[in-house]
Amino acid sequence: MSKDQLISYVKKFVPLDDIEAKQFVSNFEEVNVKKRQFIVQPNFTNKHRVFVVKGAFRSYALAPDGQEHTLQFAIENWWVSDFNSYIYQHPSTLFIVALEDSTILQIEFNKEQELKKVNHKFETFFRIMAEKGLAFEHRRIVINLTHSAEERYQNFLSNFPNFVQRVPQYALASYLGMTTEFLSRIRNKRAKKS
Amino acid sequence: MSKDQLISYVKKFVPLDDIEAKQFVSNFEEVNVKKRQFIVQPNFTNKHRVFVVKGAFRSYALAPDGQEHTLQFAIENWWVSDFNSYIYQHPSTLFIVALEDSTILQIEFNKEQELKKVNHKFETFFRIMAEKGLAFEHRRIVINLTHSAEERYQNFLSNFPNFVQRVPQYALASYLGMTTEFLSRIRNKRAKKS
DNA sequence: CTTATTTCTTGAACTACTTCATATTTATTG
DNA sequence: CAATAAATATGAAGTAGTTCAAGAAATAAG
Repeated sequence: MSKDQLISYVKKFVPLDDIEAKQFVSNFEEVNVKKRQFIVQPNFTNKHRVFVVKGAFRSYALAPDGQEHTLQFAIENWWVSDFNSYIYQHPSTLFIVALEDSTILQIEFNKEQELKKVNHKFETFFRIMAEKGLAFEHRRIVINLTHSAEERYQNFLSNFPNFVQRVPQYALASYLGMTTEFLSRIRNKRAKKS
Repeated sequence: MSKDQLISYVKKFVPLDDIEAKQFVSNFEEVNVKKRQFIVQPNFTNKHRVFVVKGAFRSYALAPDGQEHTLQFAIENWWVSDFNSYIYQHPSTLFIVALEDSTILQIEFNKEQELKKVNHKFETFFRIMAEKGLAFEHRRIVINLTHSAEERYQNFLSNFPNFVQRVPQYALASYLGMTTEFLSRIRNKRAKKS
C-alpha cells in the first residue's frame, strides 16, 4: 500500500511507533495523476504538499517571452510543491505538471499545521525536510555560479543518473540554465567524434 | 544588550515566555569579529550557526580558477553559515568573511540539537527558519533562470536596497552571477547618458 | 597627509551560449 | 500502423556577457 511507502520514508528521519505512523499518514490523500496533467498552476494557491509515490513531476516558471524554466524535478520518494505558494499560502507563480502517469500522496496545508502542533516528532520531520531542501538548493546555486553549461550537465549526470532517463531534454536544459539546443550539442559532441 | 535583539527576533516567529527566552539565548555566545576576518573556511567544519547582531558578512566559494562566487550576504538580524557543512557536520567548502567590524551571536551545533529536543517551540523556530530560507532560495533560483544580468541587478536593488550600500561591487556581481566589470557597466550606463 | 593597497572604470577583442530556421527522430493517437 | 504531434538535432549567424589590460578613484595603513 502506498501509505506504507510514505511511512518508511518518514521513519528514515524520525522514529515513529505504529500509532504515530498511522496518524501521520491518515492526513494524506492518495491521488492518481495522468501524464501532462497539472497539479499546480499560477494564480491558484498551492494547497497541498505532495509526496511522489510513483511517477515524475516537474515544476517550472513561465517567462514573459514564453520560455519555461524548470525549478524542480521529483520522482518516487521526493516532494514537490511551489514552496513559496505553499508555506505562505499565497497564489502560485509556477506550474507543476506530471511527466508520467503518477500516484501521489498529498496533505492539506491546515492538516500539516495540525500535525506539527500535535506531535513534536512531526515538527522535527518537517524541519528536517526543509533543512535538507535548503542545503540542496545551496549546493545547486554554488554549482550554477561556478560551473559552465557542460560541467553543470556532467554534474547532474553523476548526481542524478536515474533522473536523466526520465525527464525530457528541454526540461533538463532549462533546469540547468541553458537551451535545449545547447544541451543537445553537449550530449552529441562526444558521440560525434567516435 | 545584544541577546535582547535575538530574543525579539525569535519572538517574531514563536511566542516565548521569559524563562524560555532566557534559556534559548543562554546557549549563544557573543563574539566580535573584525573586518576581513574569516569565521568559516574550507575543510574546517562549520561548528556554529551565527546570528548577525551588527555588521555584515559574505559567504563565497572559490572556483579552481581563483574566482570568488558569493552565495550569501548577511547583515543585522540575518543568519549566516555554510549550511551544508553545519547541518551535516561535514567539512566546509565555503569562506565566510566579515565585510565590516561585526558582532555575532553563535550557537554550537550540539547545543542547538539539545534546544530543539527540549522544547517543541525551539524546534518550530528552526523549522520556520529553514522553510523561509528554502522559499527564499527558490525565488532566487527562479530569478536567476529567468532574468538577464541587468534585470537581476535591478531586482536586487528593489528587494535589498539596504544591502547595496554595504557590499562591495565585486561581491554583489558574483552574487548575481556576473563579472564586476559588467556590473560596473550596468551601473554607469544610465548615469552616462544624462 | 603620503604611500600602498584595494576597488572600480573603461575600451577592445573574444567566446560561451542563444536564436532562428529547418530537418530528423521519437512518441502519441485514432 | 498510419498519421499527427512532440521532442531532438544541426548549421549558421548573432549577442550577452567575459577577459585582459591599464588607468582612475577610493580606502586603508604607516
